[in-house]
Amino acid sequence: MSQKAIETFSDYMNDEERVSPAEKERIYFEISLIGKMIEAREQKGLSQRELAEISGVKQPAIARLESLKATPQIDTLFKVLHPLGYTIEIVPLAKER
Amino acid sequence: MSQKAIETFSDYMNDEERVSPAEKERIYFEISLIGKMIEAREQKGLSQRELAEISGVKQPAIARLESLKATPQIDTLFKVLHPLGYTIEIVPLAKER
DNA sequence: AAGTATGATAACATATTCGTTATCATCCGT
DNA sequence: ACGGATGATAACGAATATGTTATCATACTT
Repeated sequence: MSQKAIETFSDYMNDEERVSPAEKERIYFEISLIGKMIEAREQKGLSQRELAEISGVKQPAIARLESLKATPQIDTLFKVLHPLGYTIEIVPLAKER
Repeated sequence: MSQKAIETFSDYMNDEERVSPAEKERIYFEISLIGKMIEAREQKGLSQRELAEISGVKQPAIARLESLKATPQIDTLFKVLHPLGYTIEIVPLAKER
């Protein structure tokens, strides 16, 4: 029997028929941003529950954000980042790393 | 007749009974962030309608954000900022200006 | 005066986030 | 094996953001 091809995430992301270049950039932006948020929490040695305590954002909400099941509002992101010692800034695209 | 005291924005913001220090910081953060968004649009010489065209975010939504009637989600903020040549970054609080 | 562009706003529907509470599977240490 | 901590998830309601369409007042230009 012929095996059905399993589509990879890359296959999907690189299909411009379904994911426009603008969408693609936004998706990678969000993944990178959330990744840094997770790193910041882990570097502080905090659990999701502990961060929930000091940030005011509930643990299920933090879990949803970290697993990319929701796109945060900027005030929520700020509430989570601030006790971790970080904030958000608008920067020129050229300065991107 | 005694005149009723009119409360100013500063009076309200500096009353820690109603606005906690954390809330205060968040509010000023949002005002500053949106201010930079407006500046970026105006520096490009774009109207809200033109920015709506190229960003995909509707003009009423942009007006609501710029007048602080709504707190954007990070994907909406990204959609608006990207065609203006800007993006968002997580930065340490110490680096804040 | 007439026409055009602008930002703001209204009203409503839809979509999404977040709170709340509870539970689950897994891992780790005892 | 037990208990504790962890991240993930479920279900539901409440709150909020955004889309959609239309309109308004104002400013500007001709």
